[in-house]
Amino acid sequence: MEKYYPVLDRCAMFQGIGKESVLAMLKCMGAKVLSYNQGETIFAEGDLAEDIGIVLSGSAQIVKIDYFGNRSIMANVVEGEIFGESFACSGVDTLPVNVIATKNCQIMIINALRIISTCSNACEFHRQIIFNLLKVVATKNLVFNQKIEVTSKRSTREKLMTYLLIQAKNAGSNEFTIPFDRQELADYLEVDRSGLSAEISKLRKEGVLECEKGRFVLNSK
Amino acid sequence: MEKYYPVLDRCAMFQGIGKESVLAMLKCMGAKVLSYNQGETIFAEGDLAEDIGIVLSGSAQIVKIDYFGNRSIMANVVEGEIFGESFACSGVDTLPVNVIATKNCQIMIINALRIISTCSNACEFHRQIIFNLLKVVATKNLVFNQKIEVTSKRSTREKLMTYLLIQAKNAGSNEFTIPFDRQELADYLEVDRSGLSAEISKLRKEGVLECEKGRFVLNSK
DNA sequence: CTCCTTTTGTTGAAATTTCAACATACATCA
DNA sequence: TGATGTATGTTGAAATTTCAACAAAAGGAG
Repeated sequence: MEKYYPVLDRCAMFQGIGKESVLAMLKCMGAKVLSYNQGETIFAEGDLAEDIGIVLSGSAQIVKIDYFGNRSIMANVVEGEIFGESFACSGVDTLPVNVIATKNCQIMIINALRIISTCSNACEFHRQIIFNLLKVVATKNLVFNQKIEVTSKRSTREKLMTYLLIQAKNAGSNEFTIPFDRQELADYLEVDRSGLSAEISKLRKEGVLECEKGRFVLNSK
Repeated sequence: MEKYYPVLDRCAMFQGIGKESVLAMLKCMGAKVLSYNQGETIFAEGDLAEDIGIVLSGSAQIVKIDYFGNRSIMANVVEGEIFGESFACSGVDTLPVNVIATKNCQIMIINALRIISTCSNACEFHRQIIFNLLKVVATKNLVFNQKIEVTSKRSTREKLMTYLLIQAKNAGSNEFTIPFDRQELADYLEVDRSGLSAEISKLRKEGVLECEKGRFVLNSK
């Protein structure tokens, strides 16, 4: 497990805990590491919501597919980030979403009960982990809040601009890269892909932005 | 504080803690109770995100108002439910939303730090409270997930039906009451009010549902 | 009961989105 | 390099939503 530590060190769940303790706790919690190829399903809707996942490398998306096959992308998770924790901690029995690898990736899987219940070995940092977990879950809430802020806008143009402005703010620059291709961006914004492409073209002609693939530049005008 | 205990006893944050302990902890955490009239702002966007609120009576809505004044209703909270906890626990400094009283209400306000940090009095149930808080925050996540599921639908009709089906499921009956008037329902579904009214009329004529004010009946057909 | 205000329903026009279909660019692999 | 498949951009038509304006119904205050 030691080779994964550099990532775990940046993971919100292990903040404030030293290397030795983290490694000891992983053992204590029965953490395991699995590999997935791009496109593979890591967690499927309907699976028991008992595990949390930590992205050690690669990336994944939290995706909901409705009755008619329409895809809605809830969030994107990258190296060092966690998924599944909200479902596991809420006490719901099965997952209402899918988690799909968007690149080849390594995922650390930990049973949530092993985190939540104090282990008999009385790991001294157990308390810290739970605090961290609370913060992680609360922060995930903000991510959803932000998605709702974006998708609550009524037009494709407004949704797109709201999303891009948030990305620029996060990047601290008006030049940034998004983790989505056009279809994925459309599925995150909950709009039609062709309409989105058309809107991007229009904004480009108006000089509001420049882009190629996932790289965007917002012109302050 | 004792008179509020019947509500607190049903509040997710105090599960598994006895009456005496709850009352002791309230004191320990410096809980206070404030009253608000319908329409008053309980928390405003931009306020420091340091308090959590518990609805003792009445109800409130978590609301986001955008730059153009468009209202988006994030959630409705009723007696025994908690709000503000996600923001306080995530470490964000200011609130990105407003909380507005939708009925005259009494709200218990507790500083989140007093919950999160172990008190010097070493309340024995402090640990339990933090677990409960984790579950509350995780559950709030599900609420947002559900809102996204509803609003990700592309048509007013689908949004409405998705919402109503969830309500029916929650109520365990195809007859139920929703906490929104038409304008509020539109602001929750993120659609135009008049379009929503029109859609409801249509569904009524088609025999899919019956309703008067907030009371709906879904006909299974 | 009447007046006044708020909520809900209705409607048609304008704006927007979705949908389908296709063109083009890009990438991969043999 | 050519061939194939995927991603992106473009377009026009159909469907839907928003918007504005008004009518009808419901609720409250005096």
